Amino acid sequence: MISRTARYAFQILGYLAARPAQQLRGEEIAAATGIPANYLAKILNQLRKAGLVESQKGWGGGFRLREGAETRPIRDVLVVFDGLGSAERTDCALGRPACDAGHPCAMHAEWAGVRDGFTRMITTTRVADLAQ
Amino acid sequence: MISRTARYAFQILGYLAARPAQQLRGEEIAAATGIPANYLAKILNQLRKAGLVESQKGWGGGFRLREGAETRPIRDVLVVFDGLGSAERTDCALGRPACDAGHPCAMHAEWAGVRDGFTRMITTTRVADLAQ
DNA sequence: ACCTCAACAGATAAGTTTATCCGTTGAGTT
DNA sequence: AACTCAACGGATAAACTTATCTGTTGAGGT
Repeated sequence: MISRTARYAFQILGYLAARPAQQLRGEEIAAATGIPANYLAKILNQLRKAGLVESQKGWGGGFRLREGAETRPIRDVLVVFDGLGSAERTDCALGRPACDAGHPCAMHAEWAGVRDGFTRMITTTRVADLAQ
Repeated sequence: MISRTARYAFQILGYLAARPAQQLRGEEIAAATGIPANYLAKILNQLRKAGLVESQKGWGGGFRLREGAETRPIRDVLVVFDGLGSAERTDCALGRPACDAGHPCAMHAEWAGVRDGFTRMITTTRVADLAQ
């Protein structure tokens, strides 16, 4: 539902959101969050390419939240790491290819409810909310 | 949330539940469900060890639902394939180790709601309900 | 007894996710 | 210009999930 990588990304963004307009080194974020430093570097790179984070190289460099990123729903983050299908869930809990309102599986309604709650969660929660 | 293997198991049990007191060959179930035959054999073996299915070898052999298995909640199936943690979810959506009512993360309440809906689904749905 | 059938069991492989390693680039300092 | 710092990028590895392959066991038919 939420990959470990995506959860890392949430934590990282939360750490940045809590320290706006500061240049934070990857090493520092790794130490603070407990995320493996080298892996965290990859994640931050993807966040940069996705336009959520800005970076600066060299002495005094580091990462910071990009302007306007605080208001982005965390759904945008999930899409980056877990793909579109993870955010726009329409799958069947049994894995049946054709499961819809017309031919529902045993869990169709309840599963749809669970998914809706999830969708609501990731669309209403914004990056700024992750600040700890 | 639900591994592919567990979904396979749901489908298999549904197929068996729809044909009670019949001896069904693995090959037949695989053909009907589209699940890879050799992988399906493994799954059925685990279901047997978990006491959900009975089997018979040789000519005329096959699988059938075990007595009383129809009333088992599908939570029991999920535990077999995805582990206890998958059924008794208490994890944090952000992956933070200490996230509780006292120190909730941004999504704590909503995520708890999603999890509760899921728990409810897998405890109220029984194997018999999977029959297609 | 012998043969066939289908479940059983272990080993191996493919694919995906997570994590590590190492050299390069570019920015700032001295 | 030389040096250091930290982000960048590609390659590699470890771990887990999913899938395949091969031979064995046991039950029934001939």
